[in-house]
Amino acid sequence: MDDTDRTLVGLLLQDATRSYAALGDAVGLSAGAAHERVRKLRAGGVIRRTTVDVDPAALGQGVLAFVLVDSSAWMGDSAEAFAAVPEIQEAHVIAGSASVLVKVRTSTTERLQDVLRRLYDIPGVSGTQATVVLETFFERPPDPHSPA
Amino acid sequence: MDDTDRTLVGLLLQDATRSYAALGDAVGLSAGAAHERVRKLRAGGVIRRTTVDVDPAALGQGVLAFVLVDSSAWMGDSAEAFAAVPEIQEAHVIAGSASVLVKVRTSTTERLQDVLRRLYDIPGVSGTQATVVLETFFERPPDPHSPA
DNA sequence: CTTGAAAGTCGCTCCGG
DNA sequence: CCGGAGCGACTTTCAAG
Repeated sequence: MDDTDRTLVGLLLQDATRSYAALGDAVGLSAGAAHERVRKLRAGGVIRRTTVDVDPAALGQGVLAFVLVDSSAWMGDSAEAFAAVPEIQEAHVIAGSASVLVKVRTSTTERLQDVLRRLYDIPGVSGTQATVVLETFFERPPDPHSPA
Repeated sequence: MDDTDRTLVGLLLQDATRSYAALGDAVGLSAGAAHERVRKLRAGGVIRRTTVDVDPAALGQGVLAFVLVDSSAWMGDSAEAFAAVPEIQEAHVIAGSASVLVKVRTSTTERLQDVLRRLYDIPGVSGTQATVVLETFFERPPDPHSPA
């Protein structure tokens, strides 16, 4: 994982339809060498898959909310229970007063309420605290060049 | 946007390298018809771009945190200020006691602390409250078939 | 919407250096 | 790592039903 690899990842994040010839040009390598590097990035799990960036609003999911889930029991094995709710896009176990933080997308706030209700069906869930997003400034992929 | 379109989007979310012939087979259409539908989904902004799914940990960004940002002023025009911090992956204006919620990825908690310090450099920011993620259950794209 | 065909591009793999 | 050569597959567009 040198800086050339990071640049390749950055280019693919912007547009994964680039040809290997174009990738090579951008980093000063031949198409074959660029191809080999990308192949290794995929094999090594850095690049998981080629996918598509979808506008949630265009799919009718214009409401975004983050929900803090309180629990009265250990939630470390509840991943599938959260995954079973299709409106939940992310679920994280967190440090702090709450136990789990989930990111939810729905069409309306009524639907959001419905998701909250379903959260209570998950064993151990004792409470929820929803925060509705008014405006999303941006959502972007990780920066491969981030100093971090 | 009928159900066939949603299925096409779902297939492309899983693997955007699928050929139009394979897409057509999956939904019972010819390759040409599938191609035309996907073209329209792109033109209509439903599909924004073809990209790549990257493992943040493989990029050295193993620490994930959500930060509630309190403010003493209107933050509606501060999108660029947040975007200028590369470790910030998402920034949302929220309803509730805090003003902005940001999602941050760094290599270490020390780096996270550094990001928090930079947040205070943004005009209007009066406080932060960071929640560190202990384990991510899952992160996935929106479900195009979600009843929403 | 279908089938079929054409032309161009690219993926992918091989080689020799 | 480079350059080039080669084959197969895919994209993209078109016509005609």
